[in-house]
Amino acid sequence: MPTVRTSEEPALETIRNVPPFSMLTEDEWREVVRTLTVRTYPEDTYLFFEGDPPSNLYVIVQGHVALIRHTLEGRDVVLDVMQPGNMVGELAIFEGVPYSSSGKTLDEVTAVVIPRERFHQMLAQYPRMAGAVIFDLTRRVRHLSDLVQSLAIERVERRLARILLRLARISGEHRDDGLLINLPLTRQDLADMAGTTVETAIRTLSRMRRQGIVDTSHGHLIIRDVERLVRIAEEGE
Amino acid sequence: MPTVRTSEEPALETIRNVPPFSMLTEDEWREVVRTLTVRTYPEDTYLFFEGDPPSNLYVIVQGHVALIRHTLEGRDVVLDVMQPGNMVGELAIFEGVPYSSSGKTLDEVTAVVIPRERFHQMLAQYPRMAGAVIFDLTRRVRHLSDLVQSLAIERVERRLARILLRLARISGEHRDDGLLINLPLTRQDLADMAGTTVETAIRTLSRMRRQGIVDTSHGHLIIRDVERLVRIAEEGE
DNA sequence: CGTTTGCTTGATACGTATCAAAGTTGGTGG
DNA sequence: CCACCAACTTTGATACGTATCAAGCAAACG
Repeated sequence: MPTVRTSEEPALETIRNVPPFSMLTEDEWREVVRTLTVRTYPEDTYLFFEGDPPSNLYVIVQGHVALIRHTLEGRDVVLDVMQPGNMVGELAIFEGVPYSSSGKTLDEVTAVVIPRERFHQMLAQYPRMAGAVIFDLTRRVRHLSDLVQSLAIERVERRLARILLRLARISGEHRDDGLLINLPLTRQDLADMAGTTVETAIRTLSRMRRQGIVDTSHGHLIIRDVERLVRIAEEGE
Repeated sequence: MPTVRTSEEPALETIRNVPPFSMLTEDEWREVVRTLTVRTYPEDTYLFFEGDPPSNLYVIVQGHVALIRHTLEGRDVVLDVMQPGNMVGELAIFEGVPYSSSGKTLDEVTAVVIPRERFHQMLAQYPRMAGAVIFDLTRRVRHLSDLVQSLAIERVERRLARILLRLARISGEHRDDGLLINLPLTRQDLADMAGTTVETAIRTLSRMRRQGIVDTSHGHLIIRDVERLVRIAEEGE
């Protein structure tokens, strides 16, 4: 499994205002930035695999990373989708244990790569950065709590509706004919996010297409009737 | 909804070694302890309700608290079960938003009650305490991730097996005839943890009883065949 | 151009929710 | 001490949602 592919470095200035770096003073920032590495990864690349020893923490600058659990039976579950400003790999880095999920790029991703030791140094030196870590963790707890509730009591259609709306929030682009979800997701990806099978995801999506709620032509995924989708997500239709 | 019921204070010394207080030096501890409040709550009491404005953070000293999400349709989902050493209410306290879940005592609970403002002061004054917060949050993320995976791909029997084993780990007591789960849980509680209905939870438990895996007589819940239960939890039987 | 990969639809089986009803238990007050 | 009530538990019948298995189709790719 090929993973890393470094391209030329984007201006480091772009991360100046991204947590946890935004917590630093100008002087601290100048000191820290000298040792930072920024990398760009192509779409559909694994930053790390579930079970790998903890090596780096990643701060996403651009693009999106899916956190995925794999099962012995060959099914995948998407735990979360991370976007610019989010950290990836924190758990493993903090506890010094193997990654508990894989990190897969959904599109082209630019990220600050911080080796485990280096990150611990930084935290010790600039304790204010802990706030950014806590902030990111609370976001994850909140999202996972929502997901647990959704999986526990909602049917696939409602779960899918939630997911589409969230993806639109994360990476939506307004078009004249609706809200385009700007990520190259397969039906399998959506199924893994909704905790269902490809077939069911397809059937559910097809029904939505027939009802004019979404448009799936040309490999695009466009939400045409946001209100209707919200109604399904909130009230189960 | 009645909530708080103060009883006499247990010796504050008992929390000296509980995170986040264990991060403090002896001097800091002496300073902090003067302003701490310890309370004891009876079984089946709500420390706070989902939607309440964030008032306190609780550090559990004794007993267990279930974090519960309520739905409009009247169903509950148990997100996590907290035990001594865990913090409850962190999210709301940190972000200054309403509690995103209710905290219900499962048995008699003793907890340190820290008002929101006071906790922020403490964090500012003793930044090392942030480490304990991060530690607790990572534990929650890990647990919720496990739960998401379980709900997404496993059947009720397997989920219930996991839950029983976890409850035994949290509050198990070795008996000559097995492992007693030392919590007064109703079938509904178990159903809410497994993301299923009472009836299904009962049916699944009854099957386990008939197979000699558990013993449910006298209102007790005893695991008689741990190995078998582990096999169900890990391999789906 | 054949091969792979992803998408789609259909038929069927199975797990679980739902609805209904009866049994059990613990507590309360007469 | 018994009768009653409320809350919890249990079992059964049935309906429904989703997984599974199978097969065909389209588009991308070397």
